[in-house]
Amino acid sequence: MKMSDLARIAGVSKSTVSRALSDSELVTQETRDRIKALAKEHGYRMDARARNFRKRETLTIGVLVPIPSTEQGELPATNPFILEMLGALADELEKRGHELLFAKHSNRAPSWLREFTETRSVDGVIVLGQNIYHDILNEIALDYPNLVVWGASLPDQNYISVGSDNYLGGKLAAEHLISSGRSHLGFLGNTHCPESMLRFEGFRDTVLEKNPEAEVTLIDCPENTHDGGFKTISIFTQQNKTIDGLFAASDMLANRAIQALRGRNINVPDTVSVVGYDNISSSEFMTPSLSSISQDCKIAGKKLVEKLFELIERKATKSEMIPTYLIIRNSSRF
Amino acid sequence: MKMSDLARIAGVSKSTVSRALSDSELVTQETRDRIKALAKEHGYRMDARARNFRKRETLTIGVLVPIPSTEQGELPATNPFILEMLGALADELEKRGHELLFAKHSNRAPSWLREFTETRSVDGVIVLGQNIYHDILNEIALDYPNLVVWGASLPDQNYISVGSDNYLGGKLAAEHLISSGRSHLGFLGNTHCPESMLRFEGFRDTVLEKNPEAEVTLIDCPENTHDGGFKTISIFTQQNKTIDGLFAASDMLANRAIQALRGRNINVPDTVSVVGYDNISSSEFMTPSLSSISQDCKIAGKKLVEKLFELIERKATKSEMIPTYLIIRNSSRF
DNA sequence: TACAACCATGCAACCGATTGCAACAAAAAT
DNA sequence: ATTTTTGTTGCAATCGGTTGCATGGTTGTA
Repeated sequence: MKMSDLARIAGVSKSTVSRALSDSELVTQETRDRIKALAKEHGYRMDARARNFRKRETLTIGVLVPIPSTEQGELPATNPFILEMLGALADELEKRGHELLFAKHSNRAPSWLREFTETRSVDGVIVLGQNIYHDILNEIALDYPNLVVWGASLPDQNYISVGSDNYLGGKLAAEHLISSGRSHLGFLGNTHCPESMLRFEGFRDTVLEKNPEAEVTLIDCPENTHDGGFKTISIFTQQNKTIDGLFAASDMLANRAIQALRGRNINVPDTVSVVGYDNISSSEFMTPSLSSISQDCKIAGKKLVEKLFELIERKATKSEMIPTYLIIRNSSRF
Repeated sequence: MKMSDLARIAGVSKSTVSRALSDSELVTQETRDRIKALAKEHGYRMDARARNFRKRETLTIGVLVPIPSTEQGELPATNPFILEMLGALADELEKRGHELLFAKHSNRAPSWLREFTETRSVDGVIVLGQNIYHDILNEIALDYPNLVVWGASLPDQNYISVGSDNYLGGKLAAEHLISSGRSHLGFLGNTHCPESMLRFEGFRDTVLEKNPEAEVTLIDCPENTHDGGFKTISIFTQQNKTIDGLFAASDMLANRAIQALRGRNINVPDTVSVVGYDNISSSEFMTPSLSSISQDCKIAGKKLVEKLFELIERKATKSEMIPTYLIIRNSSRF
């Protein structure tokens, strides 16, 4: 059943059917209603492929998610924050009548992004986490306008980004730990990731500003996997390095770090206070409940989609940071 | 830059370009190489929309995920298992050159699935979790063949499903708890969800078979949210009902249940042994580490995609259960 | 040399919708 | 009564590839 069939049934041309179904003012309200009724009655559904082709759009937004491949036999870092964000994005896109094409970083090609942008199979792209791809994104943004990125706002960036205020997040964590009387502090995160580094800088700067005698150790965690945080902290404590406060670049890492500390009989929060980042919904239910820097993914999703559509409609936009605040729970209660 | 442009540059017709780019035997190897080189040189990318339209396919599979909407202001149940599965599906689909269209249950319409199937915007659909939609799925399967479902295998179903052996999972949990000397047992899960119910049945049947004097209480948890498990168990214990073993329909629920028990100073595993379901990758790192029924989502993803393509290619297939086994960790160690 | 067989390529129709423009009818203005 | 205006509808081109069939050139065989 195609549009011309429906047109024959209705006794009009397919132009009229097309216009009626898209609520064009050019067609009488009466005719519109009649044709819509016939469409429903005969179960007509427009072929999305044909429509997309002719209108030169897809009503689809690509969302690129940094889940490592499961191929290497290693556990993927299924950061729940990503899934929460994905849900929020799906809600926002649905409001605008767009679909969500899910893609993950793959080992297929270094040019994953080009796949989408150049084959015109999506109308725009949202990248969740600039990760280590800042340079690639910057280059692509030069000739592909419809791109927004969840992540840090960097000085030299050509693309629009939305993210929490990573530096402020670090600052808040620092103020909290320092005012809890902690002075031997550690930061756990991936130093190759700009978001992490900004969090670290805000943390370090504030710690040293509030208490010049405090120490800040940067604990690099190159693998962003489940094991990563656990192993890194295990090794760290094995080396008899001691800390009394830890700020982790994600709640997932914080959680693993706490497990590792517990494994060495180090009490949290008494011996080491821990603060995470993301405020994933399970943080509240961890043992101990996890203090965290909150970045609301409903707001984030809304902003990301809003800005992407501004770009698609060729309106002016700029990068933005969403509210960032500390939530204190038991892992840093004193 | 379109195909006819490239054809002009190469001095051939667009038919030849089309055939060359799709590695058709009808074109000399030499010409093929030459055209491919020119395509790369001039940065030609085929318009996916035009191709999809003409070939009457989309190279896209819709994956329908049961994440509740975030609109009601309530925290969504971001079951990490879903994200792990999504990653696995993306890997498998990528191998077959297909994209993954992500969709979540929405409040938009009760007819979410028809959207996909009837507009021909995907080549097939994978539904993650039949949930409470068994009847709808059964009806849709009658006229839409390319549908596979992750979930329970039910006697009257028209659609192909892949899932763990839910009854066996329940049985394994029961055997384990009974042999640990537990006899006042609870099952925590949503009674409207067929998967949960099969787990419960396997659990109950086995408990009563092994120890006719044991008790099994079905604790219904209608909301599959973060709070759901917590509240349900809190209320349950408040009513002075006592159990010494708990089997939860998901690791997420088990985790929340443990928090609730802990909130009432009930020790896990000493006073109550707990077993979950899914073996999500964080179970290993919970406090205490969580015993769980494992269903490998890499295998699951592979099977789901395999069967979906068999359907698409009109080959015979049937539903299948994947290996299901118990992993014992500290939450039920005695 | 003539004819068949084969191979590589081009022509043109086609997929199913959208849309600029023209055509026509009815209503309004002259 | 004629012209202008207004409002609906249809015609036909178009989007960018794919593919059945025809064509023309080359090689092999009689």
